[in-house]
Amino acid sequence: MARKPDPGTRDRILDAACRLFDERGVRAVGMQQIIDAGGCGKNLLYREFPSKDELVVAWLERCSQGWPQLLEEAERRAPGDPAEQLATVIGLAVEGISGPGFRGCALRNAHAEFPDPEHPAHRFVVEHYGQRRADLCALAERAGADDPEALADRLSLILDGASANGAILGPTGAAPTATAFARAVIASATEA
Amino acid sequence: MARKPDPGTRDRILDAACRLFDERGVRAVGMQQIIDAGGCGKNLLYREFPSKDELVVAWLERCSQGWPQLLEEAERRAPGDPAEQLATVIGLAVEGISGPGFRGCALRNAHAEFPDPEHPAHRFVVEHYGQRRADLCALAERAGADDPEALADRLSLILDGASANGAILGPTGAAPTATAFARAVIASATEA
DNA sequence: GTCTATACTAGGATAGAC
DNA sequence: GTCTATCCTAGTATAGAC
Repeated sequence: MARKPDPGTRDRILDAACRLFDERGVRAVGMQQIIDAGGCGKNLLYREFPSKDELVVAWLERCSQGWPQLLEEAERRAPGDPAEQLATVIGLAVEGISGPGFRGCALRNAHAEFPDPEHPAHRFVVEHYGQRRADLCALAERAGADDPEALADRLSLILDGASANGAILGPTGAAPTATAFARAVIASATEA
Repeated sequence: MARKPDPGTRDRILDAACRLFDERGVRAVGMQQIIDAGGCGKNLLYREFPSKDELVVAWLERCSQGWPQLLEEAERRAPGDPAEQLATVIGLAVEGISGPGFRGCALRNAHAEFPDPEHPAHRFVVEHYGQRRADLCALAERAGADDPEALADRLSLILDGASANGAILGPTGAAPTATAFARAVIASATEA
């Protein structure tokens, strides 16, 4: 009797790929390594992801989901308080940075690995950062900021700075100070 | 008659390598491409740089010289005014970001490409960022900041944030706002 | 039918020999 | 500057287990 196709195959492959891409970077990981780590055959991998580029984009899509999840968690922790939500978003993001093996924002890293603006991975990252900016802007506006775009930009700088600095200098660098910094900036931008 | 060894050989090779590494990233560039671009033979390249890793570190060393040059230029523009020097450093750095082909801090990009903490390129980047922090700290102290380390950390976040955000979103992102942001932070941290 | 495993192509990598 | 050795890459095709 014919076996049914395993619906979890795609996720299982993606799990293995994500872990390797996160740890070592994209170019340093070969398809064979993903096969070895994921416990699936080459045939199956190429059925689910016809090319490495598509696998990379699927990985980035998964990474990018952390951002809306962050927004939701902030909403849950400070319902009806957009200013506090902004501070919570930064705080939660900084928490994720404190780990010893933190390598920086995976999307930013992928962007660095694929400089070609036409590359699907590159385009995906640009689009995600544009979306993130719009989200911060909307939240800043609801928080009653005088200049929502200006506040969103400043928080973007803090966020991206914490990610980059934390990747290199770790918890002993500037990253842990980002939360208090963001709070001060938010307070200053939303005071009557 | 034997030709004299060209003393500019090393620089010429390094010029070609730097341009390629800057444009495409390290892993995307092969030694043969550097040979083709630099107009030198393979044996000459490997005489000057016995391995690709050493060539990469030489590239990073050259990149890292931009930082002390920035400090010197700021000193030249605002002699005897450390607070203004801090602002100038950020301003000059942001200027370099505004170009359309900006790919982000080369050191940060290299750090992302070589996650292994033992890799010479990785170690070099960590050391450079540590040095940068110390420099900012010293300047913040001379500027009379209440908490020089805190100011240095905040400026580090703005600097790294501008670099990362500018690489992805370019001049239409948050990077151009970094200079005014830094000025506000410096003013707030150094007022009597 | 579904999957793993292997062989294979065509090319590019670092590095070294000459 | 050329030529070679060794290895790894993405991707395709095939063989065979269940």
